[in-house]
Amino acid sequence: MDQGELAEQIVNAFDGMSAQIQSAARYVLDKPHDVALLTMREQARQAGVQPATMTRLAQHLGLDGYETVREIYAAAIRGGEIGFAGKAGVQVASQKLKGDHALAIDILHSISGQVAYLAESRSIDRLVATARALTAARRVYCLGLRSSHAVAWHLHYILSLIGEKSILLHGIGGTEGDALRSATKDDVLIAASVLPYTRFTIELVEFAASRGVPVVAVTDSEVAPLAQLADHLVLVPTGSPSFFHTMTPAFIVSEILGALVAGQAGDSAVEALRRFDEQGVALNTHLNQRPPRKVL
Amino acid sequence: MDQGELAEQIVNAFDGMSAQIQSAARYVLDKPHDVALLTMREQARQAGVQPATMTRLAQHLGLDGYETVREIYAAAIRGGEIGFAGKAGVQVASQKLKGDHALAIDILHSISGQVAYLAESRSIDRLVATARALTAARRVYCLGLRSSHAVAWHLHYILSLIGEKSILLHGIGGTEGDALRSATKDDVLIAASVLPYTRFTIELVEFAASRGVPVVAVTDSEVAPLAQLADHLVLVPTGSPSFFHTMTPAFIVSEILGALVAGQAGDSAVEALRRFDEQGVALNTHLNQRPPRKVL
DNA sequence: ATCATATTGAAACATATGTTGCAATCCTCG
DNA sequence: CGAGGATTGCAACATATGTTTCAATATGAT
Repeated sequence: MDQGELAEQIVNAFDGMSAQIQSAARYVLDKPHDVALLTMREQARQAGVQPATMTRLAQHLGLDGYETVREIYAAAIRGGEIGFAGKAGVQVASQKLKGDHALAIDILHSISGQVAYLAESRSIDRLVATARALTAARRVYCLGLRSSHAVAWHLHYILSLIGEKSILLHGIGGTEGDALRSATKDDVLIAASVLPYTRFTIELVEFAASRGVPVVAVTDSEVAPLAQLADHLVLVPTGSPSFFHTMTPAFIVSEILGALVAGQAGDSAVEALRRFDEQGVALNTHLNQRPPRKVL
Repeated sequence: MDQGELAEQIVNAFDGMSAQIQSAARYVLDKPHDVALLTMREQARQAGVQPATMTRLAQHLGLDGYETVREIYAAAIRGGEIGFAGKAGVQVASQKLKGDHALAIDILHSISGQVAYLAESRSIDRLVATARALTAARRVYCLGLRSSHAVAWHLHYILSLIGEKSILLHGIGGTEGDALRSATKDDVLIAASVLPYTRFTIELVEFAASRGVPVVAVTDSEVAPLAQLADHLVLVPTGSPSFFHTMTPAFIVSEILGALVAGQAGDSAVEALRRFDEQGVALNTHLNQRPPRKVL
């Protein structure tokens, strides 16, 4: 039995419980983090019930004792089930896995794990190395077609705020690749592509690589077509419970790279942002209204 | 003392430890999840040392005993420090908070919390309600300028895979809003905008709202300009340790909405995907190469 | 109102836990 | 080689933990 099933079982059995046991049950549902991490006696105190009541709750659910409950919750935390959103388990249980809600939570859960993947040493090291390469480059060409378009565009937008060296390879009228003509070994081409790999992306990267332009690849496998052409490789997971692969990790990578390059650029980035603000004011791009105070 | 400091202290003191204590220390650093959740004896077994060695490690660090170590790690888990990426604590500690690495991890940590926010009941309910509205609409107009462009574009792309009813409001030659002319009360305009709010986005939404077109707003506050015009409101956090606000939560929203609408559309979505595949094959859009086997 | 049943509270219980003391062993330096 | 000191393994220890028992109380049906 896993923690989700147990939470669901508690919700189902809730009506048949005595008042004290309901108090204990409510505590377990409300504080999933604490079940495994606090002693039973402490939980009983917080829930306002006798220690024995926690044991009785467990027995009411058909388990040996509360220790079993704690083991189930401990396994969930160690496996990453709880922690991204303790409430999610209850949500799933209390909504009886109703289709849409369950799918949304599944997707978020999956993304949560992918964020954790990006936080691993190896991923971070690669991001930092990549950012250094972008900072050192004379110009940065950003490429991403189809599902990767948002990633490339967003990175280009952030880079454009802190300097003028980013060029987005976008095509209106079939001119996607034209700007690459003037790329040299002092520049960098950063390309995003995940399964199913868009042919034209690969071809453009191959062209650039053959011309000696350093390549940064944001892709989904060590053995993806781009990976073999790349000088720097950033791996992004794309698995999703949905019909559509997720581009969120790649999107996050674009934001992190933007932030790192900004940090490394230092004063020149600050100066560029100042000019950006000036232009915004002059053209009245943004609402001049100060943001209303956030409501709590 | 929090868990991050303790991990750092362990790394610093590591060289001065005896072999057995180093084994224990390595275990603590490698398995932060388990420190608070397994008994000390079990951890000792897994680390291949005597139970007493765990206590000696704690004393070597100037603490009362291993129970104190467990408490520190338990507090970290309950507070959400560990769990998004157990390794992150070590990463920070062992890299001595070196600028770039620390920033990257901060950003990921922040995003992790925002994902949790999206998983809360209220957010999920709003997403599901919004998806229903999109499904029911005759046409969906997607709008997002500047930093919100990637969000709007991505949602449009996903919707375009599963049907033909999505229209992206993009402007080449200053025609961003023209398509809105034919929008009616049977359609939906979904607009993304976060601080600093782009004037033109708000103006287009005001125009549509005045014409009776239902509005979905993806924005950052209950009192944002779009929020007051919207029939459905999806709130996305945007705070970031970086100089640039994050669009990741909004991006995730676009993916979730796409997935939900696809699910609700049912067979028609399947049919649309089939036609999409056909076209892809005919035009040789993607590499026909089957993806190489993943390496482990 | 009364009895049967279920629930609750308090204390006693067995046990697994983290710790400590001590002897055996392994290094290190003269 | 051998003494001094640190390290390690083992077993005993005190204790806090989860559980159980039992009496007191509340609840509900007749």
